[in-house]
Amino acid sequence: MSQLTVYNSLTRKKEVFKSIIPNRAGMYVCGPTVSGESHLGHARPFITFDIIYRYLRHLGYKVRYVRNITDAGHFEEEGREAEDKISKKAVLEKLEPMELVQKYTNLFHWAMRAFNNLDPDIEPTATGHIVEQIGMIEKIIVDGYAYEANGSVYFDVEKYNRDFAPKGMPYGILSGRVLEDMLETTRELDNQEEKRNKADFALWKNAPPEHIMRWASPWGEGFPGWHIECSAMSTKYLGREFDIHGGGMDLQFPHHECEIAQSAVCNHHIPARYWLHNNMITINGKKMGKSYNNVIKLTELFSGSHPALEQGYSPMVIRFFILQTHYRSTLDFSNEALKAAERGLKRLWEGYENLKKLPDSNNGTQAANTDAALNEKVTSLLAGFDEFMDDDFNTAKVMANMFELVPVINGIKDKHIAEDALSTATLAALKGKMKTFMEDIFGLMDEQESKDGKLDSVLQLLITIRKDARNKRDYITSDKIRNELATIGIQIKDEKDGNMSYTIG
RNA sequence: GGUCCUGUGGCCGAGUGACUAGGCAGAGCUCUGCAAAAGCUCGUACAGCGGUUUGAAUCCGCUCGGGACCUCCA
Repeated sequence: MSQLTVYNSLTRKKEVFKSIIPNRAGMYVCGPTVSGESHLGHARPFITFDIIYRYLRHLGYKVRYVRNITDAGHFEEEGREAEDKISKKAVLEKLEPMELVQKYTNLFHWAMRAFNNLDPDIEPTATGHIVEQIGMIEKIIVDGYAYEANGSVYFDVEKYNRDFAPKGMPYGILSGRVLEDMLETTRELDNQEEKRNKADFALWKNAPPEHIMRWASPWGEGFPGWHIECSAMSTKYLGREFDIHGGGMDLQFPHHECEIAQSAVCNHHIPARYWLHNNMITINGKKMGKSYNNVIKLTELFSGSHPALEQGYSPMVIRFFILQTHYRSTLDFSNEALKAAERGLKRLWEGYENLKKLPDSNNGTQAANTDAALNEKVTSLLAGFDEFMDDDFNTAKVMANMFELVPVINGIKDKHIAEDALSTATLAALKGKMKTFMEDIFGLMDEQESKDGKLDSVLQLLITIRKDARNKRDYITSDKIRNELATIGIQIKDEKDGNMSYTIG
């Protein structure tokens, strides 16, 4: 039995995963900012960490998965005037800030469900933890690592680094930056007067009079800086030190770096042992992101209503698409790639459906035709499932093995391969493992419209009529049924034994 | 400018120094009334140049190309 190894951004190498408390794991993943609709790029971390969550559970860990909702606007600090994304948008859309936040939270949850992502165990909101954030800021001030200026509070990065670098927690430990270098880089930043040092970051921001989202604090009315919410909420729900902290690579700096500094002051620990970062989704080689104006929203992606899309792509196709690549590689979006994923998923899922229909045992004709080489091949492909997942969640390699099993399954179904070529035990292992990995770990599911009920009865009737027609060599009628159904999007498949099946969509 | 990543067959992509991942598309064949589906077979790719090595897509150097972060960002 191999051990789970994960690539830790903190140490920049793969390490054996060992949880702080045996058989329990705490995982914090940075969630969405609900000031707008999620796009394809956002889907990646949530699907990636859903797989990680599912796999840890599969390994027997009792996992506490915390994923926050950022519903208190944080600054766009490059702006001349500090502005709050959520407040600004709320004014634009003529909504109460919380109304706006609710709208996009609901939409986010809808998308997560469509992707078949499991719900996190705790999904805390920034606005629900103002008290904790203020408490943490106060502690940082008392310890001397933050200062107040005009109703705002800033973290003193230079002082922090001076004191914590000797303790093995320099500012830049996660992103591999050297503070001195950062201070040297000449970069024009506005709104810097209040900061003692340009590397300092806001813990609390004074709210100008017109600002709608505001809370009372020891420093006047204002709202929290972005980084502090994750520190406050991860500490509250996972403790001073927990196992996994996840998010997109673009959060590594400054967001996660700042979290480490804040938590180090308050908790004397780097908050998480393992820092996992997923890579970006690109489009035409460029990162998909608001600033590049190249995002495809999830609603657009599903429906196909975006100029860059030739068609809509279902949530499962997106999920499959993401799983086909290792999470630390960039993944380039294109219609060709998505269409290939769509067909690939169809083939894989149908193979899996066929597997489920194979009889469990071969009527006691034990070992008559058992093909030793084939059994071995199947067993070894199945063993690869665990091996590859243990190697930093290499879903792409698991997927490749699954695809290698498909011809075996279809071969048995179509009788190219003897029914009893696989031993009862191997077949059982195949069925069990495929179910576990396809459904429980990869979270794939059937998106076809229900085969139950009246639609199925109607289709079975059409199939019966078509069979009769074929038996009578009335190919005009049989082809008409097949072709008309195809137009509607229902595919009739003639099978070896004269049976017919159908797939929708 | 600083730090780092990356360049694989028509396309997408995995790759731990020797054992030619996988998917999509394409070609041929089998099955089939026809078609689809399915099965079988086929394509020997690793940006370029040099080096290390018995052996390099994989390690090192240089060149060229692409990208990320350094500012909000998944």
